[in-house]
Amino acid sequence: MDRFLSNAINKVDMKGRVSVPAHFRAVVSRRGYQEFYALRALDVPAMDMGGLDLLDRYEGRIGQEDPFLQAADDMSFFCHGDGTFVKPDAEGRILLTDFIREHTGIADQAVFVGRGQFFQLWEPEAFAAHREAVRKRLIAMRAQGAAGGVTP
Amino acid sequence: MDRFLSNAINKVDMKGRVSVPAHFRAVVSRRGYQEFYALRALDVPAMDMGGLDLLDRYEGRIGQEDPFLQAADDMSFFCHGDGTFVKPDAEGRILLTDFIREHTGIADQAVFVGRGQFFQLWEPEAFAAHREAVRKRLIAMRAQGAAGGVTP
DNA sequence: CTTTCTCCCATTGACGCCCAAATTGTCCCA
DNA sequence: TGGGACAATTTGGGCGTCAATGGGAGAAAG
Repeated sequence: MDRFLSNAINKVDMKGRVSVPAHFRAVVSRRGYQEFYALRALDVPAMDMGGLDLLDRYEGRIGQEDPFLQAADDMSFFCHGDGTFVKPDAEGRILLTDFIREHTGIADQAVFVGRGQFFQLWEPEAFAAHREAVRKRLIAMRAQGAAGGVTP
Repeated sequence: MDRFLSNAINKVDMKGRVSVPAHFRAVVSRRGYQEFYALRALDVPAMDMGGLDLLDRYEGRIGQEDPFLQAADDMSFFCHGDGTFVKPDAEGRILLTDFIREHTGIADQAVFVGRGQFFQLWEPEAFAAHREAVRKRLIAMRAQGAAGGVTP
């Protein structure tokens, strides 16, 4: 399949490496990339990760903005300044740098969360908390009948 | 028949596998899919399972939202992060991963419940309890004459 | 010269794939 | 209507392959 789906928790070894789930690697390589682009998510302690096409999409979006406005400048500062390339080793592991650890709080376990067009990297407890918060919001949304809710 | 109907209880073997009822498999393969999309149901301890069209419906729904708002993010987090692909083996069995067991509480028996466009996977006792709860609600609803009840 | 990073190999356990037994269901014929 | 044979389905288990993980040595950086 061609999208990032499901979540998996992997161990961080003594050298600070963690395996990217084989399924996720397959998606990226199927798109023709051998390395990842990682971005500090805007309002949650997670990294948004994907192939270089993810960066392409951000840049395309910035290109649509008026370069004289602050929005374009902010967006560029965000996706370039708070982003980084991550190259996995031969076994498909990535190195969790301080850049990643500081934002996510990851210590010895990391959760990979599929998001369709990209995936996220979370610290397990932060992930669990966020998941519950999301469920609460969606249940509330459904109770209101907002736009038919999310049930098909 | 082209929809998921009735329910069946099957055993989970020592390797954690369970047979998908042949009738359900036929529906999915008739739609041209070889694997299932499974999602942790929002407010009940069950997995919603169906073909890839189930995921397509969710993604279509997300596409209607403004991608910069929280609602779209929540929906994606839910249906991508709490969903997974499940590929049955040659005998039509699926592997019950921890991802599925944690949410459903399934141990050594699993109930498959047809839901028309999709089906659900339940732990037997949770299923029985939920069935009674649903019946009570429907009876109460009919007693009130709300929407004419469920009798055609 | 020390430290960090990359590349490489080894181990372990999980998963996919295959074949076989047992159980259930169906159809036919007496 | 009651077997009984046959077919389909469910269930059990063996085995090879691949992914996750651990650790070491050499190369590059400070």
